[in-house]
Amino acid sequence: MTQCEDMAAFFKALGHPTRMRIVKELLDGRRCVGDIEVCLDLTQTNTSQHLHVLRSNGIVDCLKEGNTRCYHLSDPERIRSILSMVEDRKEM
Amino acid sequence: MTQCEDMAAFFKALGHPTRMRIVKELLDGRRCVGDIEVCLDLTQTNTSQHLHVLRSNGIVDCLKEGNTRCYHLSDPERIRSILSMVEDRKEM
DNA sequence: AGACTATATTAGAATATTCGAATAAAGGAA
DNA sequence: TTCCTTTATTCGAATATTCTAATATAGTCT
Repeated sequence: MTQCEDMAAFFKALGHPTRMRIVKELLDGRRCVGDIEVCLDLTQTNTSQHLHVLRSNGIVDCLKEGNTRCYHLSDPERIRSILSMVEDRKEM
Repeated sequence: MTQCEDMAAFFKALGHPTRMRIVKELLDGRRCVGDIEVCLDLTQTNTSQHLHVLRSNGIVDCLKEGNTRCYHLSDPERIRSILSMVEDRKEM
């Protein structure tokens, strides 16, 4: 995988409104799947699928906690910086 | 368009290997379509189509110069920062 | 063990993206 | 004006993504 392909895959993973919402939710801290589901009003299946995309691109990671799985950003500060540069891009 | 949708659209525009290569090429300076085409070994149509995606997401802009159109990054320093944060993300 | 809860995976239809081929448009030169 | 060069647009086929419904898996509790 070339570097461009790898970077494009990362951006692509962030390039969906639902995944963007999940990422933003996780900026506030770890969440289990059910919480994300309720809080963003998604179906269980859809939540799980989008989390899979984020996870396989290294954007989130998860820990088993008994019966639930708790997702968190792999590198919250880096994501926060990237997002803030994208958010601000029109205010110039 | 919500903010999440807008940000997702921005990321999605960067989320293709060819567009990533075009953006990286433009980090070195302005290029006309034909130069991008040759330098990245793309067809004319495909180059133009990808430039259209980048342009409609505000990532690049272009100027007519006689017969040619010269593309450049709309905000090179911002793109440079975003890309460098994505490039570096595995070296930690 | 069986029932229950939480999450993941699979399958298939609907939709969107991507690419190449053909064509259009627009500026420059003869 | 006509030809040539450069870039954009349109169309359609191939491919990829997204969503829902159904099912599977795995942990907990009784």
